[in-house]
Amino acid sequence: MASTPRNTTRERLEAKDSAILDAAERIFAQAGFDGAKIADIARAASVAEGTVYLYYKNKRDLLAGVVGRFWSQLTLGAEAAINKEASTTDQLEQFAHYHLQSILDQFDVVSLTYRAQPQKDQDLDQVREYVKVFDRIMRQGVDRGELPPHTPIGHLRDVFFGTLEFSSRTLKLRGRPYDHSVVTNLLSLIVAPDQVTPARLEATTPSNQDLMQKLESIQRQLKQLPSAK
Amino acid sequence: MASTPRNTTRERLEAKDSAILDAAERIFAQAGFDGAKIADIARAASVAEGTVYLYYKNKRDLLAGVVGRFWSQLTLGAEAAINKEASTTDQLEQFAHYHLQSILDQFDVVSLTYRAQPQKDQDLDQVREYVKVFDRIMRQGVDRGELPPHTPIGHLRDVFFGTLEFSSRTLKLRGRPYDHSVVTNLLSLIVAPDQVTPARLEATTPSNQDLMQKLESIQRQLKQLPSAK
DNA sequence: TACCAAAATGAATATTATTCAGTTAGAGTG
DNA sequence: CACTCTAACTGAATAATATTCATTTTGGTA
Repeated sequence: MASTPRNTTRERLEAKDSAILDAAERIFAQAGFDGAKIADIARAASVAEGTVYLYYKNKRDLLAGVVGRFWSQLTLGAEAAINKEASTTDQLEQFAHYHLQSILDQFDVVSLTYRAQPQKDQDLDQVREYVKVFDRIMRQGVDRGELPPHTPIGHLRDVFFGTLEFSSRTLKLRGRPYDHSVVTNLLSLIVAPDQVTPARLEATTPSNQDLMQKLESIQRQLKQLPSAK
Repeated sequence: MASTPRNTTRERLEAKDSAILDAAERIFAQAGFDGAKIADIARAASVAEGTVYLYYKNKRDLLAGVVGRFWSQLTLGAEAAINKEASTTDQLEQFAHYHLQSILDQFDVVSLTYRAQPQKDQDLDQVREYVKVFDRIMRQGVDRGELPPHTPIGHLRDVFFGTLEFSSRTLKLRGRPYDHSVVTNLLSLIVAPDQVTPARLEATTPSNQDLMQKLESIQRQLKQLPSAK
């Protein structure tokens, strides 16, 4: 049985694949898709140019490899960052925090994800897998009764990821670091507002202070009732 | 005074510039940035390859021209699509409707906007101009008292555009056409929910408004008590 | 009409992605 | 251990295109 040597070979190949992806990720992130030269990537990975083409059909395919690995790793990180025992609101906050932090950290790689038409349908598989993390939290929230039964998960998914991605662009554009208020604000929209830091709805609806004053006024009236035996 | 001929010349140049942008937009949208060949664009615009470079420094710059013009036109269309007399909620709905419809219609051009690092700061000027349409509606809403004074416009801006862009991607990915429920849902998050088609919050806890109404009804009953002399 | 500068041309050049004929390494076999 | 054979690798050659530039054309002006 020649399993050990065969394993070693496979491991060697996987290490080389990994080295190519590492180099490609670095160079793509730095120079963008067009600016990145296969020659540079090959040199950075310590292989010949031709070798890159043994692992990836072409430059596009190499990019897909980089992006796919990125989202896979993000999924793993997310699973680890979320406490499955916590309330839905807390899980969402953990996920939102993790997501925003990650896409700020690796902004350039994220930017490569949506470049031009994804050629193959399968190019987005890892992104789909990542998105399921959100769906799972939301479905669990509904099951537990912490979210209304008719919560439009599909719509809220676009709200969640769309908002966080645009917020990250805004922050980058202004050279600002991670800002937790983005997360707080988003959550106040997605879950019932009173489960999150109270904030923007105060001026619209009567506040608890209003209610308390009203109750105290009723209480005063009740005390004045002569017949209140 | 040689203003007429000079004008004619300028017009001729502008027409050629326009023809190049038209051709470039068509080919970029069809083939993506990498797939588009300058030779094809030149042929489609009925000019020589070299001529393209008299108008745009390079391929990137040409893309920036296409994208910039797209957003400028979108801004004009938005101004026209919004009734400035209408309520804030209605204006937001008009704008959201217009925006989603437009980015679905011209999905490929929109996709070109965010490809790789915008080289120059000024590359995003037209996008910034477009975004101001949203800011204006919101500020007006606050001034009119139709939105709470502390409305976090900056945050909601990312919610608005981020959600609509991700929704458009989702719809495209699934081959679905324009879907107004996306707009309705988004609005219910941004403005006080009861100003929009009531929907997802109904099943949750009674709002403070509900409570206040209930209390006032109790107070009225108390006043009617026979012994309430 | 003749002149000149601006505009346009497209063949030549430069830059890279991609291919492929030849080389190397290492696992299996006696 | 030597031999064989295949899979992995190499990098020079090729192909595809963006970009340049020496030359030509155009149209306004005198």
